[in-house]
Amino acid sequence: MRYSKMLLPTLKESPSDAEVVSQKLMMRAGMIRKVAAGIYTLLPLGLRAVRNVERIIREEMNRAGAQEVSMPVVIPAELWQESGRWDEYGKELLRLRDRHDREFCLGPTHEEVVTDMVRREVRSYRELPLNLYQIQTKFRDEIRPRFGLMRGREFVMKDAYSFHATAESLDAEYENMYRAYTRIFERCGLAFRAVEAETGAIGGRFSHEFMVLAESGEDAIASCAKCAYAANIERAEVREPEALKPASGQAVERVSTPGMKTIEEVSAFLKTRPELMIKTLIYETDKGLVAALVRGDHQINEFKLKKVTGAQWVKLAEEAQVQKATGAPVGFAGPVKLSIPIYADFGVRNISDGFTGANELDAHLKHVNASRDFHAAYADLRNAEAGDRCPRCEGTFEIKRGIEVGHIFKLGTKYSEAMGATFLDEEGKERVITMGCYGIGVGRTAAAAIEQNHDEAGIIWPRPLAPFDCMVLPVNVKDEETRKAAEALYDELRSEMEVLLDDRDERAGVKFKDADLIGIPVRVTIGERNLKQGKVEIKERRSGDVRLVDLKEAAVEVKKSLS
RNA sequence: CGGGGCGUAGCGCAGCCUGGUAGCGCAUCUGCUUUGGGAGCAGAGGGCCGGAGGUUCGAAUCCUCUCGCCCCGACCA
Repeated sequence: MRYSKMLLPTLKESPSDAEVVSQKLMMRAGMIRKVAAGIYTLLPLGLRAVRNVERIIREEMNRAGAQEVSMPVVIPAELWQESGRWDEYGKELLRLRDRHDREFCLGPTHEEVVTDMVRREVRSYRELPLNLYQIQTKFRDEIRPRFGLMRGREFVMKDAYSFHATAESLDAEYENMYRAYTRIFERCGLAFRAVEAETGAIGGRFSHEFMVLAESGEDAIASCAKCAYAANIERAEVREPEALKPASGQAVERVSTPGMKTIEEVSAFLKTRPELMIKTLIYETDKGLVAALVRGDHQINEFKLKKVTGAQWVKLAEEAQVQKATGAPVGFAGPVKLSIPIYADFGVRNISDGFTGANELDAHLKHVNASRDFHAAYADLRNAEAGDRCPRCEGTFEIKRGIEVGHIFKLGTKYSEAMGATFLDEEGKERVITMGCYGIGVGRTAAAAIEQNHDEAGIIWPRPLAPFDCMVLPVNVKDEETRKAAEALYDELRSEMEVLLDDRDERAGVKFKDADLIGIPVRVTIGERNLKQGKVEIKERRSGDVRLVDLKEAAVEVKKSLS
């Protein structure tokens, strides 16, 4: 490709609304342009990178035995009504009507469509297992789209759905997909971890998220420094702490704490530490109000709370309900003499001579001991933190941030049952198909690659994703010798790789800056001075290494740099 | 959905408080000079100041409504 013919509008400054590096660099490198909130156009350079991600995904999915299909973006409401999600999914589902006033939605995911197809076409266990995937545009009307391609409303996703006669078959396919995903992200040149994740209401023993490690990641993951255990912080198991420390035996005492509501205020006022405070949160659930206790320096985890209480949903109680349950305004709740069910994190059991709210305005209690002064059901209720002990070994947790680029999980029979997707087994008995589903955010993967591979000057593409493998940069196209050498090298390389020839009549500095910005792995610079010696310069974007080689050897040297 | 902020040339911004008919840098176009890390000089083009309504002799500027965008939170699994 000739730079002079390419729509590649680079920017010196990043747009003011760009927040994360990948978004800034994709804008500046002329890869994407925003059309509306969370909706982008991919320009030629951006599309090339995204196509590379897609190519790798296709190759590995096909290799893993999956078959590509293409399902519609516009989906009739009936299918979603059948699965029950038309009412459940909420406002993220963009709904629309056609000219006959029939209802449709833009597909945010395709379980319904694929299940509908399979129930029509698959009759026998002989046709199973089956894994169907597509790479296609999805729409989710996110409340707050941000970070460019990382969290758009319209985005390209690879979604795969597998269908099985037995749970064992699903397990095998899950493993198969796990390996395929590992290969995909390895080939993309990404540093990632597969972590255990929440499955939500969907079931299955566990699911795995594939996280690209990056500061800007929206998810926090806890990983063991010693063993392979890694989990989304929402799910990471926190071990029950060791033996209790002996209590002083002093009786509970009421202390006045006028206007002190937060852990920070109270602990400062009472000259103690947050670790010695029992944070008491009142939650409203479908089973009534409950109290949840965690140590003052810990964070409650609502997923864990939900699981422990067996509730369908939990949410922090309103002011009035707190007043009703505790007899005090928010900020003075405590477990002592509380009449609603109490769930406490293991860490609370460890507190002796602790501090907590007195269920009375402007008052707290001290010398509180869990075992003596109140009764609670103990469980793992908090978010994991750095330094927590690993549940699997003697190591401790590190907390890292990650970008979720892939997610695999076992669906079970949620959709097949609701929609009547069945097959006949060996005995001619009708049974419900068991399903798995496997997603990859395509644009997000490209963005994540930039988050992980850039420097001050711009993008540093991992070679497999690079829009071009090599860039040929004649310093001065008006110089006949330079131009001829560049054209010749361009033609030679072009038969073997994707080459960008910067044939623009621009100053050298401009061309160098653009080259660094768009981050092509190898750059061949052809200038008059070196050319007189029969030499050209090869620069590797990642290492910055520069070497002079014979013009005749240039093509070979480029390939050497790329290998 | 709650709170905050911003819409002025392709991009980044000033002007608004204190009304007088729009400006800076970058980009674009022309010419000359320059040519290995975002050149210099000279000249040029480009804006219904997000939209509608109001106040006023006069509105980018003040008021009301509206649309869009951004940030924080809640939401989402």
